[in-house]
Amino acid sequence: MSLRHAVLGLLERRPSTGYELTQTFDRSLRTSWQARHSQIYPELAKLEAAGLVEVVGHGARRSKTYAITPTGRAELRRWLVEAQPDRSQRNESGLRLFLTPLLEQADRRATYQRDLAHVEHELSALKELRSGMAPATDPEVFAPQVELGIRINGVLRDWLLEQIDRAGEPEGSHQ
Amino acid sequence: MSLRHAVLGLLERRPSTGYELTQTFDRSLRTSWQARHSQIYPELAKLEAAGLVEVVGHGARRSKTYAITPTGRAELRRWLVEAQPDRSQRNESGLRLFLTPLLEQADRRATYQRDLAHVEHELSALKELRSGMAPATDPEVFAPQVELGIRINGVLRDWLLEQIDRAGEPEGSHQ
DNA sequence: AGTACCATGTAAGCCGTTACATGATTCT
DNA sequence: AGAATCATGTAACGGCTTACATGGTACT
Repeated sequence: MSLRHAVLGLLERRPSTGYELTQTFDRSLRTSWQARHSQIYPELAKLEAAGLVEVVGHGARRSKTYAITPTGRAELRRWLVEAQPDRSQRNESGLRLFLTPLLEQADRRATYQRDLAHVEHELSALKELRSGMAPATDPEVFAPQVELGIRINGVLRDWLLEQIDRAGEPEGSHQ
Repeated sequence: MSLRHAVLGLLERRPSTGYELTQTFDRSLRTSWQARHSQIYPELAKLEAAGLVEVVGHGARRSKTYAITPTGRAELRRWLVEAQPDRSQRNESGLRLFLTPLLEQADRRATYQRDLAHVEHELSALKELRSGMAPATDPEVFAPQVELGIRINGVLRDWLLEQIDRAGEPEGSHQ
């Protein structure tokens, strides 16, 4: 049940409305955790009922601003520091990479090429982000996280280039 | 709906029983896609009804061996080559990493240390796997995949070491 | 005979996505 | 006045996990 803690974490950074949280999920958490507004609003209601967050203001258009409570802060800390992390993940890209060797040479190459194009795109977007970041930066984005993204995508790019290279050899020639 | 294609992919490698597939998911697909037997058996039944797999043998203990059909093979290829990949992923570790900067120094350090221990563990397991791999290896494991895992975990290790180093500085000193 | 493991299935409940629905504010 | 965007909610459906349930085979 990570959604709850993702919301608590974002509210620990700053009080927000459900609408703002929805945007933050999409902007900053896209790569590790997603949530639509249809999930966020009910979760905020549950968190409020449990006393982990509270409404601290009403704005235009019936908007409600939520803030984390001391209880919520304690629960967030407990989850981050004491709870057994769930290391499992679910990503279709990893599955595809695992199955791609089953394809015949031409398809395999094409598939790797497509993945490479995507990785290059991610990479340039992240580098763009890094270069445009003020010294004391947009609190939305943490510099080390961006750096990690760049490095992982770099490794992926190199690996894909090697696979494409190998797929250029005659079928079965890689002993 | 990747479960279906994961099963097709594993059956493309070799005909298997549901029980064997369950084990393969746990051994080889653990890092990108998981599935329990309670999901696999019904999925095999659906795939058979759709003509994408077929029962090719009955073994001991009422076990059924499934194989992929030509239709199933075509569908697998279509998914791998033509379908729009779903790049989204869901991993709690990424979320934790994103929220860890919110913790106070001591907790932050401890959390990174715990992650580092886990990464080191993964890394040595993968290196073990690599060194124990025959030249024409266990078809269960593909060498390039192992190599990719090693590289990604290497990047993670270095990054964590840097974060731990930074968390050693007095609070707030990293401009 | 008892234990461990092989092997397959079903049911309840939670989580997440897509779609439906409504109202408020701003801009042109 | 109409369109776009802000803002919040609910409902239906499907996927996945946990738990329940059963029987077969091998080993000691």
